[in-house]
Amino acid sequence: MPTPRPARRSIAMDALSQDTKTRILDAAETLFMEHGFEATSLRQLTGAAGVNLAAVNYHFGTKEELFQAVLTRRLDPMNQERIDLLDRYLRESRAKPLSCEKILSAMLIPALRLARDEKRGGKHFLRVLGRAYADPAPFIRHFLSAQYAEMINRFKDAFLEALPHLTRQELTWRLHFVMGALSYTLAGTDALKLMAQVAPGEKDNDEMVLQRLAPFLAAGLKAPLGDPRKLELVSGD
Amino acid sequence: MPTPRPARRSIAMDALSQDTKTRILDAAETLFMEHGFEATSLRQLTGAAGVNLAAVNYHFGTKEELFQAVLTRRLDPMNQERIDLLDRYLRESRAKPLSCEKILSAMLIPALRLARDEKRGGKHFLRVLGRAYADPAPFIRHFLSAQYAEMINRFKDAFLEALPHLTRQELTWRLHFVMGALSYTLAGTDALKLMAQVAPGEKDNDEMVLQRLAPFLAAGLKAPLGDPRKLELVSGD
DNA sequence: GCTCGATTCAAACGCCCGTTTGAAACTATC
DNA sequence: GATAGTTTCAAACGGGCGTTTGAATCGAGC
Repeated sequence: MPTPRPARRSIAMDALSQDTKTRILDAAETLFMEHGFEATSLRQLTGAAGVNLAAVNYHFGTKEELFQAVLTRRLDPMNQERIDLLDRYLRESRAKPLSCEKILSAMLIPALRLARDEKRGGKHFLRVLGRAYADPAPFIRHFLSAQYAEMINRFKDAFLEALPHLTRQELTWRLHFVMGALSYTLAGTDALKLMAQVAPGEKDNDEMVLQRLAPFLAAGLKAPLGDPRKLELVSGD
Repeated sequence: MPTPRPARRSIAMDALSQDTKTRILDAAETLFMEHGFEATSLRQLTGAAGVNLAAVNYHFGTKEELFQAVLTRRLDPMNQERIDLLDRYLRESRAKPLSCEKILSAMLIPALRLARDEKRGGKHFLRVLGRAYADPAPFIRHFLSAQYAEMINRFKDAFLEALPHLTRQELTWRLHFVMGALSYTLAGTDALKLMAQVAPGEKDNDEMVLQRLAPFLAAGLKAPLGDPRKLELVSGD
């Protein structure tokens, strides 16, 4: 029997159910990261969380809604943080257009903060997110596009001022590439080992990664438009 | 047909079983692309292929081995093509180091050729591949890292000559970002709609995508090393 | 002390999964 | 036409899945 909590009164039930919900969310975050959405069963999940099997359906409705709740819990604050940071930069710049690097910082810093904050799920969540990007399930795709719409549009406007040589369509593509490299990097469950071993024993790995990713992405965004003839398919031999 | 060793199976049998195997592989390629590995059932798959349910286990052993066969059928030739193309460029350059763009072409062109070749699975396969990159299942990760090891190492050597300002470790990271943007872009089942609509009615979409991706990646690879202080976490407010 | 809504729990529901089985069908060879 | 090896087939196996159910438990308010 779990210890009864005499502290709170009317909120006691709330606190208990909150506790159950939180334990489910935490276990789901970890297991979805380790095995993916489909391969994680509710029996496995509720077992790890130490709650009854039926608790997921009681508190969240379905497994899919649980997954959305896992994403929302972290994504909403992170994207709001991104928008707030961008707004602060814009206010501080006093009408002068921001540099590409500065705008990129507003995107990456909240992600990095989240990655380093173990109390908010840290890397666990970012890997779940990175995987979700590549998932073809319609409910995931619709959910993500809705979640990201506002944030992406705000950043697109800012980048358009910083990169006047790009059309809106060209920028859309490049932001797509940025999100690709970012999500793939964050998702990287051992993906690094695909090509090489990282130097062992490095502290603060995520910060190091983003410090490498940022100049790469900034240079890509600032690149001149491509010459259609640079990439020939017909191999002239 | 005078076969050297007629003690083995007949040609007619081979043709039949080859046909069944091919139909399974084709259906698997499409369904794994549409729904992912876990979410595709063998009943669905064999139904679409018009073969008996047991045929997958008879010809491939398990569902996992079928998935590896789906990947191998396209990946082996494509990676070989990449290596061959890089070798040809190296031969033609006569000891002078190749440009970054040229090396990148050797990576992208075979992928583009595959994407445009409907008879080799085209986009279907590339989306399966893009998803596989983000899959945490150990058997997929081990398989992919083995498949890619040789190709990646060959290209790393070439890039190291083209980008002398990068250490081997730094280059490893940047190639990681390159693979990320590439696989994410190729995987993109409607991922584009995450941020914006593409101009409708464009012909030869994949070629257009790679012509946009190539300059982005080349610029990223050539970028100067990042300044650790460019990305501050402590938001001085 | 009783009620009542919220939460937990064990058990079951119906369904679909990947795989196995053993017999039938087919075909080249003798 | 019997033989042997390969491939197909219908059927079933055991098990795990997400979800539902209805009773038990709990705490707060009257």
